[in-house]
Amino acid sequence: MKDRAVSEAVVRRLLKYYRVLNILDNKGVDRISSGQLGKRTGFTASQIRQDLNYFGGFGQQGYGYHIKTLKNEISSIFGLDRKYSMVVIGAGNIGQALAGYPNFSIRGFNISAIFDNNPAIIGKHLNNILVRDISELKDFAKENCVDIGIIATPAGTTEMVAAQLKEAGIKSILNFSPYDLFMEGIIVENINLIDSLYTLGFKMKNGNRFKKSAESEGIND
Amino acid sequence: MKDRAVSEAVVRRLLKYYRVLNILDNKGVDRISSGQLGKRTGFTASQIRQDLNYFGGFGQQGYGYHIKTLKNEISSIFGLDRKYSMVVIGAGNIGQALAGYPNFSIRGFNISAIFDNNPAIIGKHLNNILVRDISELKDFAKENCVDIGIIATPAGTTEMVAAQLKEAGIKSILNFSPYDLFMEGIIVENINLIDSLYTLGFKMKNGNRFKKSAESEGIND
DNA sequence: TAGATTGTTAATCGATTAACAATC
DNA sequence: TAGATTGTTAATCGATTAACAATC
Repeated sequence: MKDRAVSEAVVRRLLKYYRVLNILDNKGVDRISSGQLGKRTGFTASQIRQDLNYFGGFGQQGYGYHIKTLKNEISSIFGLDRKYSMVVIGAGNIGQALAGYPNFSIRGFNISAIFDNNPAIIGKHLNNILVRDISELKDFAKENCVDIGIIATPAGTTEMVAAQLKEAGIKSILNFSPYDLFMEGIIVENINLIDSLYTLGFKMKNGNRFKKSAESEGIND
Repeated sequence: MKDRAVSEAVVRRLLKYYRVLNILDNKGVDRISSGQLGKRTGFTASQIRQDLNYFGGFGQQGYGYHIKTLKNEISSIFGLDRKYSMVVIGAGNIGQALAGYPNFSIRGFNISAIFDNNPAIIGKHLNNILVRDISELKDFAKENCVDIGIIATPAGTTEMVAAQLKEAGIKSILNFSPYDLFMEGIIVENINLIDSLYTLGFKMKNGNRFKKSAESEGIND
């Protein structure tokens, strides 16, 4: 039951469950059944039970799931019960936007520094975060136990920047360049905005041919 | 063979094929087999032939695929042989970054206006794009045949903004808020940065348990 | 022609759904 | 206890891979 490998799909669904659990918990709701959670998220009750049982039996027959408990279990599975230190590489448009984006630090993902190679901006602050010289990356990462590097540099620099992040001992990368990055020995999430626009283009032209995935009755409120 | 519904996975793979084809075309390469394309993208030759045959028989036995032809076919499938007009809602950090992001307009996705409700910023220009009052959205969208609305507003406004975009006759939405949007009658792509960070968290903690998907030997250069 | 490689059908694999005994 | 709902196994469905005749 436990310790089986899980797919990307399972991970994404767990995050949806987690979001619903938080909303309900904030509303003071105590318990939920897989059926109710299914209605909220658009997945089947059966799939939800399967997903949760990759990690453990968090429910109780006849009762369902205790929301606070399940929330904490998922939180712990994802490692959300701690803080993460991040650095942004590239103090351009995207780097600046991320520095000012409040939703990261709220959730414990803090940007501790921004790095660039442009002397005109090095030494300045963006939203109280110092812009440092890229040459200081390695020392800074070691001293500050940086977990995540965010790549927000112009096209053509991605591989080189990724190599520097790996060299600095950073464990994972959030990559915003429209270049699909794969690198041995470091975890990568690619956020490819161009692909997202192209996908919209596809759906606008081929809407009818597209296999819809689960749609909830609204998991937010 | 044709007209079958395709899954999100197929769409994402087609985009990878398209990227490789562009690179090879720029290098002056004429033809490629499904086997070679497989090596470049990390998918099996069989899967590539299956994917392409959802849309038509673009290859030739004994030869493979003519790169320019296949590139144009995919381009046409995705509707990339035309320009798109986009508006950004929200002139905050993300909105500003998008306005200055060169990779959209290069590929024919142009931001024609930014909308906000803050009088302090309405009337200003961001990267030569005028910030307009949100109340002008509907008229502007109709007059300028806006295709895509990008939501870059603070948390809590997403549903309302999406409704306004739909009301303005806009066909699709790129949503940057950490709120999963579903809305009848309008196409939505959610870019959930929080989910991406959480997924990194999961992989850092459970790396070994994660089912890896196809990794190429490097599709870029 | 012979070799290569497609398009397509059949086989396999994995993921989702259904069923149900266990039990709170 | 009776009803509800889990955890888990079995059945189904869909997607990926393999095989191969067609043919350039």
